[in-house]
Amino acid sequence: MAGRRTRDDIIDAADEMFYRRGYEPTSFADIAGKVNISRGNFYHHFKAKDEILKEVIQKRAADRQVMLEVWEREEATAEGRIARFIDILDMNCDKIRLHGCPIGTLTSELAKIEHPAREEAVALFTLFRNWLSRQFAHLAPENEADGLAMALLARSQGAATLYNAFRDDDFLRCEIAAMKLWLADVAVRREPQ
Amino acid sequence: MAGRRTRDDIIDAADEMFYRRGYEPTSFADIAGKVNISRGNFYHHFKAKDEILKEVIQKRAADRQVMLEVWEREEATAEGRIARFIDILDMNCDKIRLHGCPIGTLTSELAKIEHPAREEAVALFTLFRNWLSRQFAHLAPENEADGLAMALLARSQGAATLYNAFRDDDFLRCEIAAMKLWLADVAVRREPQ
DNA sequence: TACGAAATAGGGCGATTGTCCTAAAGCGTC
DNA sequence: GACGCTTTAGGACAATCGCCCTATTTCGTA
Repeated sequence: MAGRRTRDDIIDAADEMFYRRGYEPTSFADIAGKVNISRGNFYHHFKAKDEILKEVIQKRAADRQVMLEVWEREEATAEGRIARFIDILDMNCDKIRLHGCPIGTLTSELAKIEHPAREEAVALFTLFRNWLSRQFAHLAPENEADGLAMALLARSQGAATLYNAFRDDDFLRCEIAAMKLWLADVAVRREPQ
Repeated sequence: MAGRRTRDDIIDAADEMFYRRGYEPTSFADIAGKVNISRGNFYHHFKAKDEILKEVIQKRAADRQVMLEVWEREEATAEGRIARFIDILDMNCDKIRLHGCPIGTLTSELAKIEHPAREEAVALFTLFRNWLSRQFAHLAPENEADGLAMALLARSQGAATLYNAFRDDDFLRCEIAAMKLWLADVAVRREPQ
C-alpha cells in the first residue's frame, strides 16, 4: 500500500500549488515534478484533474475541521475562540502576503472558470461561518449570530485581500486590532443582560 | 486609421474577458473570436499578451478616474461622495455575484502567477485609496484619513468576496447598510469640533 | 517461490497555448 | 491609376495542456 502514500503526496503537493499559483495555472507536470513521479502515474490515482481538486478541497475541509476542534478544546470562552479565528491572519501572514487567503482565492477562481467544484469550495467558507455563528450565539442574541459571523468573515477576507495587494504589515496589524476591539465590544454588549 | 478602433475593440474585449474568466484562462483565440479578427492580427497591435494586460489595466484606471471625477462633480459633500463608492457594490452586484471585484480578483490572480503587472493592478486600488483618503480628510483628522480609506476599501473587498461566494442578496444589502451607518458615524463624530 | 494485483515509468494522443511569418487586402496621397 | 504604408488573414511554429495506453517493476499473499 505504498500507493496510498503517493496519493497523499499528490494531494499535498496539489494543495500547496493550487494555493500558491492557482488551480488552472498549475499543471500535472508541475505536481508530478514536485512529488517526483511520472505524469502517467497520475491517472492510476486520479481519473482527472477535477478529481484532485475535489480531494484537495476535502483535505482542506478536514484540516480546518481539526483546527476548529483544537480551538474549542483550548479556549474556554467564545470570545477567545473567535479571537483565534482572527489570529489566522497573523499566523499565516507570510503566505497571505504572497498568495492571499486559500479559501477566498480558490472560491473566486473557481467562480470565474465556472468550475463545478465551486460549491464545495464555498463549503469551506460555510464551515467557518457555521462555527463562528455558534460562537457568536454565546455573545449575542441567537438571531444575530449568523450576521455577526458573516460580518467577521467578510472583514477578514477584506483584510487578506488588501494585505495581499499592498503588503503593508501596519495595515494588517491595525485591522487585526480593530477586529479584536469590535469582538470585545460585541461581547461586552451582552453582559448587561 | 481603422486599426485604432480594432485596437480599442481588442482592449475592450480583453478587459471583459479578463474580468469574467481571469487573465490566464483567457486565450488569444477567445479574444479574437469575440472581436471577430484573426489571431495573427493580434501581433500587429500588441507585442505580447502582457502588453494587452497593461493596456487593460490602464483603461480600467482611466475609467475609474473618470468615475471619481463624476462623483466629485455630482456630490456636494464628502459623505455623499464616499457613499457613491459604497454604492458600487449595489450598482455592479450582478457582475460581482458572478465574477467578484474586477480589481481585487485581478490583483490576487497576478500575485499568484507572479506577473510583473501586479503592481500596476495594485495601483487601481491606490487610485481609490487616495481618493477615499482625500474625502475622509473632510470628515476626520487628517492623520486618520488614510486608515479610514483602507478600512472601507477592505470592507468592500470582503463584502464582494463573500457575496461572490454565497451569492446572498440579503447579506450584500446588509453590508452596504452597515457601511453607510459606519460612514454616517464617522461624519457625525467630526461635527462637535 | 510463484502468482496476481497494485504501482510506476514513459511515451504518445489530439487539442490548445502564445508567438511569429508571410502574403494579400485596404486605403490615403501623389 | 500607381505607389507605399497600414491593417488584416491564415497558416505554421515549438511548447504545453489534460489525458490515455502499455510495458514494466514492485510487493503483499498464498
